[in-house]
Amino acid sequence: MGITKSEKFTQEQNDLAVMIKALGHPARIAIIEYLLKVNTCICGDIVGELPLAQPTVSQHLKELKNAGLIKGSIEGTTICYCIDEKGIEKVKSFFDGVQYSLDEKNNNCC
Amino acid sequence: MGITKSEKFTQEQNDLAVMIKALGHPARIAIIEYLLKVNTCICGDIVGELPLAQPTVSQHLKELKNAGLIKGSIEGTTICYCIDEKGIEKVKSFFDGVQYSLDEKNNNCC
DNA sequence: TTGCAATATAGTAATATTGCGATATAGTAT
DNA sequence: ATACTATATCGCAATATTACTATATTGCAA
Repeated sequence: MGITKSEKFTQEQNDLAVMIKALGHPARIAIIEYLLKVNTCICGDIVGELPLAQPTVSQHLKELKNAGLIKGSIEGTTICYCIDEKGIEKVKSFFDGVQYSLDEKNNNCC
Repeated sequence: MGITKSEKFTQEQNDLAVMIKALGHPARIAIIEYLLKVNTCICGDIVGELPLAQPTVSQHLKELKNAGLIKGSIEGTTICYCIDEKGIEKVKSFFDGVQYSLDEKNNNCC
């Protein structure tokens, strides 16, 4: 079907999945990495940094924005995109929790 | 097209994307959370824990396994699934790096 | 052997994703 | 007003994903 049965899972699981899924594409990872690399977030050259056509990049940016991982504000002709720390924090805390649980129990049975 | 232009990105970006993408579904997050919750990893009841049909769960497990996030070994009639710490560590270190970069620069321009 | 329980695979339908060209929009400059 | 630049949106085609039913496989037990 291609449709996820979101109603069967908790809000938290769904929200987290949306954010994580947004990062599950090399282009979007590249975007995040680029935003981290440049020192200012006033950057109107993301398209030039990626090996994809402009509409495709725009689409990826939109997805990251929808997921709450980046923020974008209009800055004249260009657009200022930057990392949304809150979003990143949410995802990171999930993985921190996973790691913590793993450390708690030594799951060395396999 | 639905096809990702992997050849345009680095190996690292692609590998990471595959792993992260595998976690970008509530069912697969639920599986990971369940594996963390149970104290032993000899668990033949994952299907019963999820609100999805058995083949669907099997498919999700396969995807997590392919991504290197869980391991499964046959244990008679049942199968022992457990978290693959190496895989989790790879994903986690990416987010740790992101956080580190964010802390380095105070990107408060938006 | 036969039957059962647990899991996997095949096949399929519905929907989502990816990527692009064409076009629209908005701001800025001449 | 016109032209240019940057970004977004539309519409499409190709492929991927999700979920299911039906069926296969494997191991164990009676």
